[in-house]
Order: sequence, then structure tokens, then C-alpha cells
Amino acid sequence: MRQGDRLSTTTPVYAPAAAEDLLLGAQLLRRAFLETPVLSADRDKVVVPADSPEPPVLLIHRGVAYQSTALPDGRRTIVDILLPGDIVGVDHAVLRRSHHEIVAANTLGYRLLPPDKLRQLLRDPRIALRAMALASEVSRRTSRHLTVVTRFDARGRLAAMILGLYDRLRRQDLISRPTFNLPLTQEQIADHLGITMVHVSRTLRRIREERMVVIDRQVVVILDIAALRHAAAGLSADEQAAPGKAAITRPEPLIAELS
Amino acid sequence: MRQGDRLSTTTPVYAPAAAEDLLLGAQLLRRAFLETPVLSADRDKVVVPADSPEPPVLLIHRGVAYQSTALPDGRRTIVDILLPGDIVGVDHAVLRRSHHEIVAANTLGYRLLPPDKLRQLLRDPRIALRAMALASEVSRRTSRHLTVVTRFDARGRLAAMILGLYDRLRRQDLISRPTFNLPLTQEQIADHLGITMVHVSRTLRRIREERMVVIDRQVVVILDIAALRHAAAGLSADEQAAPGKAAITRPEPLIAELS
DNA sequence: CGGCTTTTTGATGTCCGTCAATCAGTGTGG
DNA sequence: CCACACTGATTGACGGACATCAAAAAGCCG
Repeated sequence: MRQGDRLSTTTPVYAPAAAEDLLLGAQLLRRAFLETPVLSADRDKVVVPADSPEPPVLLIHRGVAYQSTALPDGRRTIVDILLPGDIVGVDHAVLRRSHHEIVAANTLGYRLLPPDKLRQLLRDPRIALRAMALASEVSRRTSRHLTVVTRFDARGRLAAMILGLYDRLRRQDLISRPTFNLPLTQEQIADHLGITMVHVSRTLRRIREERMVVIDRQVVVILDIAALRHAAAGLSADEQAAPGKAAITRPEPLIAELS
Repeated sequence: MRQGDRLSTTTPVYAPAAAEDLLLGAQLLRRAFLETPVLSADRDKVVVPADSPEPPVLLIHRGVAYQSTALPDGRRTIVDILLPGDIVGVDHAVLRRSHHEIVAANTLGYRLLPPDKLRQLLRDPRIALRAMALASEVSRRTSRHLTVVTRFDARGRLAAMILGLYDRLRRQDLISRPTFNLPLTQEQIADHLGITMVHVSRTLRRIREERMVVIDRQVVVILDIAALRHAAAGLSADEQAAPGKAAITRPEPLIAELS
């Protein structure tokens, strides 16, 4: 199963009539990225500042980043978490300024495409379709997160977050077992879920005691994925990514590198 | 000031290099819509069901609609509120199924564009750019709303909602004074802001007593817009839409029809 | 070993949810 | 024209989930 299959069969969310073009568009866009060098950023480094003019599009190659917006009172919201393979900011093709800042959560490898280059690529309708699909995916993720944050308590939010990350990592073939690396501090998790750091800590303890998930030192181990899905119940369960109940053996995590 | 100017001067959010194409794309897309008949839906009518296959794109012509997702336990989240002039669902060009359902909040006039027709239009790079811009605008609104909902208390959320609607209506030239029609029940407002109906009622009373905003029977009258902006402080204040302090004279509201 | 960040835990308060009853407005039909 | 039903809004009492404040413990690194 290579890149192509993934798009058309494993995630059948796209219109059949557009599938072929989308596939080609994805390849073309990827090719354009591959002509750019892999850049690197350390933890907490701001890769794309907020309000930066002519913001680039980026492809996460390795590591984790997040998009955030700051409020004048010093608080912030982490709007989205970015994983290897994610393409962020396709809308930068049309925007004068970026809305969010993009920050490396750990050591990050990424590629940049300047916006005029992207605009040029978008002249190809297949790439344009692909860009729409990428934008749509982000938008779907955001609105899902919105639902989580408005309707779930801290436990449900945590469950939904972990499950969401797990499913995304699975879909990208970056992990095969229910355990992975999550390079976020509890404060960052708090800023993502709209609760306080203190409450994140307490809630983590709770779900650990429930033998649902163990999160220790940025390593996530899902113990009972059924319970996890139950706790995050009601979310469009995508497609059930894992067929059977996950019985973990040894925690041997870490997010793999993107090909 | 007609349609064109608005895009380039009144809302200078788009990249200069793309401005001209965006403008043309907007015109072309609009033209395509204008070839379709104006349909009509009554209050509470589901215009686009959730999960509907081959979902169309729509242009709101008159009235207000909202996008929502239901949870299995019967609760729902109203993700976005749609006003006259809004184009919703450009990502339906690539999706096999719609994510949200779209419901008329009051008597609604709208136009539909089937997805294959949109795909065909997207072959024109200018329209593709315009579609990206539309998607970007929705995404910006959603993430702003996410920030509001995660960081503000009920009073702040209400303030942000009212202010957001006010600014959008102003920008579309649908109102000129700080008063407008909001055809949502308190329960719908609650589902949008992630609080309960009961608490919406209490909070409305509170901001009324503070002489900030009066909302009675679906008519919103902003009494002190400075206080409102202060209560919703910290949001990217767009451009300050109203230059001076709004001193209302007579409440004479109602959302105008789109040309 | 300091000095730093990150996590943990306790005590206390509050915003908001839940439950429940009442009220106002609108429409319906006898 | 007045019951009647129905939806939407209002208000009170009470409890709980989460925030805040504060301090200490645990990692981490030079």
C-alpha cells in the first residue's frame, strides 16, 4: 500500500468523480515539495510567525508542530496539531497574512513552498482540487475539535484528542501499535483542549487509574481502546481504524519519519 | 462601492499578487450561481442533510441558516452561522459526503450549485483561487470561534458572537446601524456557544442590565459597542468596522436582501 | 549540585449545568 | 372569543466540574 492507494481506498471520503484528479494532484504537489530542502527547527521555535506577510505552505517531514493564536492577555489557543505528512497553510496561497503561528513542538523537519510558487501550481486544476481537499480536511478536523471542546468534559476531550492522534498516525502508517510519542507539555495540551494545566494533570491521573490510557513523559500508551472510543463517543468515528481490540505488548513508540 | 471594491479595498486580507484573479474568480463564480433559480426553505427545514452524497454548494440569498452536527446523545453543535452572501460548502467539490447539515433558521432564499458543476468551474484557476479564499474565510471563522469557545466565559462568548455577526453584516452592507435581526432561538444560540439554554437566558439578562446589548424577540440592539468589543477583547478585531462610537437612534433592524 | 521547567497535589471558590416550575407568546379549533 | 396546546423564555435552588491560588515534588541540564 503506497501513497496512492491510501487516498482512494483507505480513506474513501472524496467524491469518486474527483478521485483520479485528486490523486494526480497529490503527486504533483508532493513532487513540488520534494524539490525543496528539508529545513529543521528546534523545540518551541516559531516556524511561521503570526501575521507574517506572504506566509509559505509547509509539509511536515518529521516531528510535531502546532498552530496557535495568542490572546492579548497572554493566553493562547492551540488550534491544531500537525503530524508528519500534514500539509499546512494551503490557504496561504490567497492570504496576505497568516492567521496563526506555527510552532515546532519538538525537533522538526519540514519543507517550505513559497506562496507564489503555490499559486503557480494551483493553475493546474488537479493541484487545485488537491488543495481544496487539504483545506477541507483541516476544516473538518477543526470543526470536529470544536464539537469536542464545546460538548465534552475534560475526560472526553482528552480521549478525543488521543484517539484523533492515534487514528491519524495509523492512517499515515506511522505507527502500528496503540502507543506513540506525543511531544506536548501538559500546558500545551491544556491550551489545545481549553482547560487548565492543573486540570490536565488531574484528568490524566484519572484515565490512568481507569486503565484507559497512560501518558507519561510524552509517551502515550493506549490500554483500552474500546473504552477510549466510548469516552469520545459521538464523534464521526471516521472509519474504525483498528479492527480488533488493541492488546499491547511492549511500549515501543516513537513517531516514524516520513518517507 | 460595488462587489469588486469590497474584495480588494475594504477587506485587504488577500495577497496582492492574487487579488486580481480572485476578483475575477468571484465574479465568475457568482455568475454561475446567478444562472440557478432561487430556492426557498422554511424555518427548521434541512436544506442539506448530514452525510448526503454529492452535496451541493450553496449561496445564501436571503435569510439565515446554520451548519450543525448532531451527537448520538441528541445534543448538537452549531458550527457556523450563515448570512446572506455567504457561499457554503466549496469543499463539497471534493467530498463524497457532507460533514454537517445545513438548516434554515428562518425563511431562507438560496441558490444551489451541484458539485460536478463546481468541479468543472474549478478548472478555471481564478475560480479555484476564489474557492480557496472562501474556504479560508470559513476556516478562519471557525478557528476564531474555537478560540472564543475555549477561552471565554458565557458573557464573552455572547459578546463575540454578536460582534462577529455585526461586523459581517456591516461588511456586506446589509445593515448600517448597530441593530439587526437574529432569527435564532436561545436554544440554538446555546448550541452555538457551547452552553445551555438556561444560561443563555441568564447571560442575556445580564448584558441587558449592563446596558451593553439588548436582545429581545430575535432583535439585537447594540447599545454600547465599545463595551462589546471590550468584552470580546483579544479577538483579531478584523478591521474596526465602525469608526465612531455607535449611538443608536431608533431600532429599525432587519437583515436586508442580497442584490 | 543549583537552576530551570514541568508535573503533581491540596484547599477553596465560582461559573455553569441540571432539575423543575412558571410565564409569555403564538396558533388552533370548538 | 375563549380554552387549549405548544414552543420558547424566565427564574430559583442546588450540585458539580473546573479554575485559581499556592506549594512542593520531580525531571532535566549545564
